[in-house]
Amino acid sequence: MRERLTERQNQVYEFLRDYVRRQGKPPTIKEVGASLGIRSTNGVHKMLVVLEKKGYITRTPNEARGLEVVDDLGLGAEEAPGVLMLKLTEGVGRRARRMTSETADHPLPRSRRPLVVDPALLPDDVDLDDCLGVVADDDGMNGAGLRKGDRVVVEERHWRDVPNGATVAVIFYDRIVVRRFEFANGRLHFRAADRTYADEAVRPDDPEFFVIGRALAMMRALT
Amino acid sequence: MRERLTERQNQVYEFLRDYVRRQGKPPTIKEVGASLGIRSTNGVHKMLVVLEKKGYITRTPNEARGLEVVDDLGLGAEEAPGVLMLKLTEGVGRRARRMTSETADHPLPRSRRPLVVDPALLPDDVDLDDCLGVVADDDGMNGAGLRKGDRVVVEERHWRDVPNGATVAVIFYDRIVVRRFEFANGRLHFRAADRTYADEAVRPDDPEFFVIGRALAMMRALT
DNA sequence: CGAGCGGGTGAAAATCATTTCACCTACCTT
DNA sequence: AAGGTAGGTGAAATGATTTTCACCCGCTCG
Repeated sequence: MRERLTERQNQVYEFLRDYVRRQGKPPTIKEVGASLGIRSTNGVHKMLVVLEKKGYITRTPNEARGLEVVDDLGLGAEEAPGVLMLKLTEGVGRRARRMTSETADHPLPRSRRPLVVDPALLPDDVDLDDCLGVVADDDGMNGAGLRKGDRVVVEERHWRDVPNGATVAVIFYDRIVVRRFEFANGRLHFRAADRTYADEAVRPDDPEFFVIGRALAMMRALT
Repeated sequence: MRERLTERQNQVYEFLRDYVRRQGKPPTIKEVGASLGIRSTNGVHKMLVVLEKKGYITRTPNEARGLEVVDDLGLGAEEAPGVLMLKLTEGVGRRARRMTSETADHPLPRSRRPLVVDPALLPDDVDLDDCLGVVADDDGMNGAGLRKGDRVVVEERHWRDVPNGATVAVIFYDRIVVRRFEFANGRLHFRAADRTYADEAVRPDDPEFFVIGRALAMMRALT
């Protein structure tokens, strides 16, 4: 087992991994610094030295972008650079739902079926590791061009971290739906984009509602 | 179709592709030269300029290893089992040109990147080699949950092979749009799913209309 | 033939990137 | 209180890389 990383070190590590996945090549020291708010190249440099010593990356001295993220062979998603493969969750069973609402920060049950996603569809600031795929269970966002059965890429987030006005995937009773989110007056508001669906306003602790996270992208088979 | 490469240029191109696949990052100019027996960095440099002009790579000025191979996944090349990578056509006759943006967060232009598609979204009977990606240029199918800017996977077909009632991608004058297709009375009928867009009925030989093929799937970044 | 193109050489200019040096500031711990 | 560790700042040194400049060769083609 590799030596544990500190919080900050992990931020650097995650940035590296993410950058490589997105750009297909390692970042320069300056780019790392710019992204993490480290103004001195030396600050980054020392961080990299530590990461190397702890075995998370390998470096080639005096080489531009001379670093490589060591594969963590853990959670096995086999993916080519530029391709994101997500676990796809279809529907929520009663059992699973109880689990999630009881322990709010437990991950959702994930099926084996992967969803292949183009990372270029996602914003640059999302953590690819926090993403999962779900299937919209109703037509509540018809007005926004999102229909029942559409696959939706979701970035898992606590509702507190979701900005007002964002589009979110939510567990409503026993189904996963997409809504526009707003937090006001101590309540979570979920607004549909279709008149035939009622808006909802619930207390944060309502066990029948659970915000999975931001909806980032969607895809659908036509016909 | 990209301009043809000379023998030598192709050697360079193949080296680049190979290097990226193996090393996970682009080579430096010197490395290219060393491998192909070109002693002057300038020799390589000029070669790269040509490759860029012909559309085989993209380069970022003054950046170490600042090049990206534009994969020639002819139509429908599969990068990995279960992953379909398509050429993405954005607009017709329009040339997406150099973006001046130099954000530290994402220094690379990704305009030429291919579209990654989950083949599970497509019907089983389509020939993946006939597929390509386009971007819908208007909101004519809003009523069907398909909006302007959505990426659409199209199976290339002659209109004669498209069944009535199918959803197709069509070139309308200078834009690519999606419509419902029907052939009747010697005319091609294109029906929008939005009241504000007029239906069209044209003769098969009308040069302003060209059926690309069946629209099979779509995907969209949510806000 | 002379012009243009594909491919090169070599070396010098400009950048860009990595390293190193000297110090600094919180913490935490003995 | 003293010392270590994590995480920094800034500037300067040293390489690495990309660009530009000047010029060369063989080939094809009007």
